[in-house]
Amino acid sequence: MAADGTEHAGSTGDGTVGKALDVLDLVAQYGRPVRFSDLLEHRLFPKATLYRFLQTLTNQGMLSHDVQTGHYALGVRLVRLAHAAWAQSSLAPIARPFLDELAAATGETIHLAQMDQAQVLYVDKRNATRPVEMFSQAGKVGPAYCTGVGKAMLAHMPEAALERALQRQSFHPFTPQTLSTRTALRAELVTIRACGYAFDREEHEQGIICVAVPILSRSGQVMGAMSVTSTTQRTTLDALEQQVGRIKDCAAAISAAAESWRFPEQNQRGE
Amino acid sequence: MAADGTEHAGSTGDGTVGKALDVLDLVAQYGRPVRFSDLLEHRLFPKATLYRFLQTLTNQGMLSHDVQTGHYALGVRLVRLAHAAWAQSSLAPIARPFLDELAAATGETIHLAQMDQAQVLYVDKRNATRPVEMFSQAGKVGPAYCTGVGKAMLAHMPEAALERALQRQSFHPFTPQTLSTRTALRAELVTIRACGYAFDREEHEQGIICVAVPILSRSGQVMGAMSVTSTTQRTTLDALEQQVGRIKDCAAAISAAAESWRFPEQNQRGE
DNA sequence: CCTAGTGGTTCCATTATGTGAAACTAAGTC
DNA sequence: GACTTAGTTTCACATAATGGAACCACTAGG
Repeated sequence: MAADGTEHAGSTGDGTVGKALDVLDLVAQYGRPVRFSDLLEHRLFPKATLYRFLQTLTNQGMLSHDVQTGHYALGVRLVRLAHAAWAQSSLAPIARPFLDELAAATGETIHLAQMDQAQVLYVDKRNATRPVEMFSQAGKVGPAYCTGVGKAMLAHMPEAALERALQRQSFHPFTPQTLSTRTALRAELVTIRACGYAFDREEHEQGIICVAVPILSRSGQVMGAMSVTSTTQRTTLDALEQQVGRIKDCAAAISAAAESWRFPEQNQRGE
Repeated sequence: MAADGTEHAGSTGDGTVGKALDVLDLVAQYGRPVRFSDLLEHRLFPKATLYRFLQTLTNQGMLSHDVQTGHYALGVRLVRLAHAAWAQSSLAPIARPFLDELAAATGETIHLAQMDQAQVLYVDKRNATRPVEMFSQAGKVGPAYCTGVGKAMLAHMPEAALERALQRQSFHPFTPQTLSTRTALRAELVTIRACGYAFDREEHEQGIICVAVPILSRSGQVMGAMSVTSTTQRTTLDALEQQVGRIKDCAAAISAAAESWRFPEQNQRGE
């Protein structure tokens, strides 16, 4: 699972396969179907090469190609694969009952997230009874340095992985409250590590606050994080802090469930 | 979009990329993390080759590798990609409001599906009582020859693509009502094509019935299908048939929305 | 302590594969 | 009818994939 140091070059890394996947990412980047020449403009590959990749990927069902308009889009095969990925690799299916319970208990929005390429990937979500429209859904990604779940995970990562992850944060100041320097973030991570939970003080979106806790394996590895999110109109950080105990319990329960799921019947050996 | 004849060899097709994706599929096949030697047993590739693929894919975040146990699983990068795929390539985001409306009006379960490799891929669902949960349901695949949506789509495919798709149906008799021969199915497809909607008469699951209509582009291409599903205890085929008009309207509305979506206003770059 | 067996990783000569400049075709412009 | 623009095909060349075999790290069993 290695929720921490997932390497993955990003820029053209290993071999032909890596390049092909870069093309896939490129298509994903656009939120809409793209033309050949749109992709070509990125100067990632010469014409012929790009063309061949698009053909191969289309052939494989990873892309779809509308012959009418000549547009390429991500293929449905990905949806199928992702369903399997979601089911077998993410915490979501394990965490589901616990999230349900927490959602019912708190009545707020719950997020479950994991790290992916130094970003936060939301893998599940429970809507508040009074739903709030906001940036998140399963599969969506968000920044790590200015979200509760992101900071909770960063705070509990080993130094090497953390450094690599920090390198890749944009520190874009979404709001006046956004921590926009490496040092400011590092300082807060120390506090978070100490107390075991993280706040989002409207750092990503004005009016949106949350409290998040990491989900750690028995060996202390970061597996993911979960948060209870609300708005400044509805509640306060102090009120959210009250919930921390309950949330931590929930995280612990998920961790335990994950642990036993990973070693179904093996004799467990302490490190 | 070519919702019909999505080729995609399945067995090792084009180049290195195709092979790598086969490995991915292989991992997906197991519902659980797998060891190197499990995969090796399939004799798809020699040891060294498989090893290299696994390394590359892990590197790329398409697989995750638990160093403790040596298990491989599908990587979270897939979930991210799929989110994009779901959003940009499936009918789901376009159809969403229409499905909501239909769900409210009928009070029954609604499915939205597309073809993927001669199988039915569910891309969205409305559960009368419960709210939507994305990947938990969306992303599942099912057989084409014995589901309402499957038959609705098959019935409206061009002959060449249909033949190819039929070739790949298993015709496993799930229930006594399952159409279990090519000819029986072909006969029904003619009827379906004529009237524009398809029934599932407990052909896939005992007690589960549905009525489905295809979603066709203006040019008559199959883009997907949708169905209203219920149980024999709750309703009858005749009662479902009453709804056909409404469902067809809904399908037409989705088609129209999709059409205008495909030729969007240019120039808008996210992030 | 040695030997055999299992499961995973690395080497490296061979050659298949991918590469990309350039030529080509098909549609639009002006 | 000359002139872009957008996509497709070719082909000599070199890179990158291949896979048999050797190699390690363990574990078991004699």
